[in-house]
Amino acid sequence: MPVFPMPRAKRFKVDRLEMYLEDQVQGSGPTPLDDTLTSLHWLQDFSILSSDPEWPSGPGCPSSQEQLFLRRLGNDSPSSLAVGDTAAPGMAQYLGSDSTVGPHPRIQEQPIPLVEVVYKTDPKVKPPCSHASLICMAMQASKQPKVTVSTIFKWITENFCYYKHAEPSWKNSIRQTLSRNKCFRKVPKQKDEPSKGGFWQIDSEYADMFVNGIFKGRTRTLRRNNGFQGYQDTARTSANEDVSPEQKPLLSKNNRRTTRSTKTPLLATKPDSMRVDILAAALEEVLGGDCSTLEDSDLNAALRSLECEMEGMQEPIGELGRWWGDVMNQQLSYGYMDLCVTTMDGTGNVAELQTPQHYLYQHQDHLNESSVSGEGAEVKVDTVTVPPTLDPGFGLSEGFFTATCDHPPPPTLTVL
DNA sequence: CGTTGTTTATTGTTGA
DNA sequence: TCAACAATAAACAACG
Repeated sequence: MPVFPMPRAKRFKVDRLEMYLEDQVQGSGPTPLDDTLTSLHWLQDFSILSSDPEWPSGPGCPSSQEQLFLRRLGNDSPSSLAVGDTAAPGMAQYLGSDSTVGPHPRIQEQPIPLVEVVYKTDPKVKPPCSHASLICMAMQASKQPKVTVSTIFKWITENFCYYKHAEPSWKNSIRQTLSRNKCFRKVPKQKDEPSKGGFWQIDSEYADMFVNGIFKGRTRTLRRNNGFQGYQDTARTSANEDVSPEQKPLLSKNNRRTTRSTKTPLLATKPDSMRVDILAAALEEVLGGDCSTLEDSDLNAALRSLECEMEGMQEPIGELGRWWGDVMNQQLSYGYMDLCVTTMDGTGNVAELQTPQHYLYQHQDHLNESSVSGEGAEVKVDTVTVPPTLDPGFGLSEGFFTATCDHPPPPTLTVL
């Protein structure tokens, strides 16, 4: 049973609100909710979703962040207006504003500002995927059998605003990844090909290391031979201090730095939002974000995942992200929203979610109260009924997840 | 000279 | 806790 220490919850909540307000002041905050910014048409040509929604678990598999990220990429988000599609750009979005299907009466309705994560337009949001994944995506997006490094750079900067404004050292990392990772193969340039450098492509032998563009390989993917030593933890195994100067010529010769400056503060400073993504991924499955997984068994798995991830979270659910279902025109499409804060108190209140739009909660007041009292909060997912029945023919089209929905019954999620 | 590609070192993260 | 991996930084050579 996950227990969230409330003082930390309070602190987290305050931090998130400050971040939100800061973003608003700086003009980079809640992105105007128009399709140009919220939709992921930019990845329209990017086929990434597999028909198998389940990723393998364990080492060598995409992280939860990457999985969620992948889902985001794989789902068009024209319906990123969270509730009712009524807000004009710039307007605050509030959860629970749909008067037709209100939240459970025992849930206190609270306005919850929404903050979007838009990788293409927000320079502060670093995509939670590895460089190998970025390379793979760029390669797939190019639709060419081989691409140049500059093409990869161009695609990344065009599609991830973070890298457009980041220190150029990331390019070095990309090049290094290309060189070191044997999943990528260098293709010599022909004489009549003008560009500098060679081409790169995904080695067919290792193509299965990429699941929908997300690199899932780890242990067996590195060029450990061929003189490459980069991934050997020489610094730890030999502790460097114990290594003679002859054994560490670069250190002695160049007097390299001994401390590492983190120039990518985003991940370092926003771990909470990232971790919340994990929960979002689970909730997404529970509530229909990824309807392809909503069979009973998978639902249970999703719930277990949810419980598991929440147990792993030291912080409360400071922010929840999910794909909102849009049942318009019997099409399910999804847009991502980050929701600010909520958690459950330990009062035994039951929150029954009646639609995908009415999602978990609302207990900011309880959060505050608990914060004062220092009591822990417990969250228990009790019962769930399966959300929309999907046409088994739902499928993938140009990398987008669409699902026909003949009769979308209201999903219910009871939270104790 | 800028780009490309390789290599080494260091530090942070993650999973067993 | 530790090993493996990812990310970052830097140096350097080759090339156009």
